[in-house]
Amino acid sequence: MTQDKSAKKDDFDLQEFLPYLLNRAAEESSLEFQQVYKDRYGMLRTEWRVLFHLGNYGEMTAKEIGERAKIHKTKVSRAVSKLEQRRYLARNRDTSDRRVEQLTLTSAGQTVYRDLRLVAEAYDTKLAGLFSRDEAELLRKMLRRLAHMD
Amino acid sequence: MTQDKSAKKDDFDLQEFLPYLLNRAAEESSLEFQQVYKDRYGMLRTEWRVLFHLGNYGEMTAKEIGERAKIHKTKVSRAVSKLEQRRYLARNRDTSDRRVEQLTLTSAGQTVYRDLRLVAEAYDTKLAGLFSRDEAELLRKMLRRLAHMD
DNA sequence: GCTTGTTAGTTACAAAATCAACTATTACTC
DNA sequence: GAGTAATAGTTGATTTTGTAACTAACAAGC
Repeated sequence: MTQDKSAKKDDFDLQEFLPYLLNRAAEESSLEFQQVYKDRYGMLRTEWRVLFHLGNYGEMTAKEIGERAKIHKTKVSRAVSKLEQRRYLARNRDTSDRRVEQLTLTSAGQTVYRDLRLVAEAYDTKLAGLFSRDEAELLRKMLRRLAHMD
Repeated sequence: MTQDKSAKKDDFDLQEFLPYLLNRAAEESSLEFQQVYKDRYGMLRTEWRVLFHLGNYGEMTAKEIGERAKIHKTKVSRAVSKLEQRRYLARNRDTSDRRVEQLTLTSAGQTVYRDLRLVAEAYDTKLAGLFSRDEAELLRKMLRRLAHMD
């Protein structure tokens, strides 16, 4: 039985399958940034996402973060707790609806956010540098389309 | 304090950050296919990846699968065990090196693979249909570059 | 041929993600 | 306004992942 691991038996090739390619690219491109927020601040993926949402868009409720970032409420809840423990964010009970908490970054949280944002910017520039300006722009547009973010 | 959740305070926007966009697109585009292999066969992500590697490229060792798919050996080991339990794959000790096992799909495994491959093909066509032919091709090329698969 | 190092794969324990059930509060309906 | 439904957020039990240590087999040096 002849084995040929580069070609395939039929017209399907796993390496061309978009969900597979997207996942591989996402994993690979997350590694370097993950290293920074993990090593430097002991944060998890959901935690930096919450931090960035507050840093980038301002005061927001846990629910809003979950909807915008497509993160399940239990994950948001736990990330918020941890960020609060570390004094990176503060909760404020909404006076008109006491179920709701408005979340904001403390100044410590803002400092962390600004630091990580610099890293993110530099890393994004590096990744985009793999392509021409037009290609990079098109890539973002296509990814937004795939993610239903447009 | 004025809040404006669409614009940002500075020139960084989370929604344009490539690792974030890639992850969001990857997650979103995996959902529909995941539903199928999960509901129809009770498989996990690593399991279909292993199944597809064997189905697509033929006999292979656990180590090879791990290298090609960038999956850690413990995850591969567990996926192989589960696929073996379900009689989707068979292990064959290599006679020249008894540490190694050659893995192949059983005919039941091939049936499952063929079924899922049809679903994958149709789904890939649907996703690629969001773009022009040239754009879709460029997208795959860029993703391969980002994933270091070229 | 015996020590030392390396490799393929597994297992055990800790960390994290998922899912369901829960509390507290508000909204709706009659 | 009492009773039911809905919502924001939390907690607990289960599943899955990640990390490290392990076994078994082979390789290399002497």
